[in-house]
Amino acid sequence: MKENLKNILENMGLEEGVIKEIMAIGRLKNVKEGNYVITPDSTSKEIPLVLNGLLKVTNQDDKKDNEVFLYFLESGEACAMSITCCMEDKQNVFNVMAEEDSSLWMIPPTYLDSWIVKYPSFRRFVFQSYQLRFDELLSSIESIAFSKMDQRLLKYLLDMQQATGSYEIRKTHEQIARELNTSRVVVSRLLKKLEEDGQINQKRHLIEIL
DNA sequence: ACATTAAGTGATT
DNA sequence: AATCACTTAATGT
Repeated sequence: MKENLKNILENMGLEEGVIKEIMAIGRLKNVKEGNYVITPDSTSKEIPLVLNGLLKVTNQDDKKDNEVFLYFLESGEACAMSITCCMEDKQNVFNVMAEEDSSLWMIPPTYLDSWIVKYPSFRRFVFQSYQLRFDELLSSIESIAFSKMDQRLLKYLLDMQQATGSYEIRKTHEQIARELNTSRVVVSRLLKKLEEDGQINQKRHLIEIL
């Protein structure tokens, strides 16, 4: 376990000193698929760093009946939003939910400021995180604003494939429809088309990308 | 065997 | 692309 964590921190390009500090101060947290790590309006006192699994970051409307997918957090990535929230002691804005069973390293923000000053590698990591999230946000906005449903669905499937590393997506049409803010009927129809075009295979609860 | 949930489809807006 | 109304298929009890 400790070795796994150390490997991940090293692969993130962090230097020895900050790796030791992060390992010493953090704690392990396991989350089951479907459970929330962060909900909006809460103030989190720890920053989640993904060790294994996959987290999904979304934005909900006030009534909570609609949500917009923003981006995934994969192994070796930390939640950029909660970094700012923790440092400024602000409330969270986004939802973060476990898309798969995941293990996280929860880091208290106590020494965040000093790490940024002391360790160039850590500073770089933080800025790179922001850059990455920014790009992904842009890509999501583009898709929502300019793409038709069929394109959005295709992007959704490919994003899923990329994030999970699996060509099999275990979701119902209903779930996908909610993530794309459309109706199940539309998703069913479009998936049917993709199936006829030989781009996917479908079984109940399962979509296979070819 | 029956009930429930997921997925497919035509027609309408 | 959304909604309705209905059918068919797959699954749980």
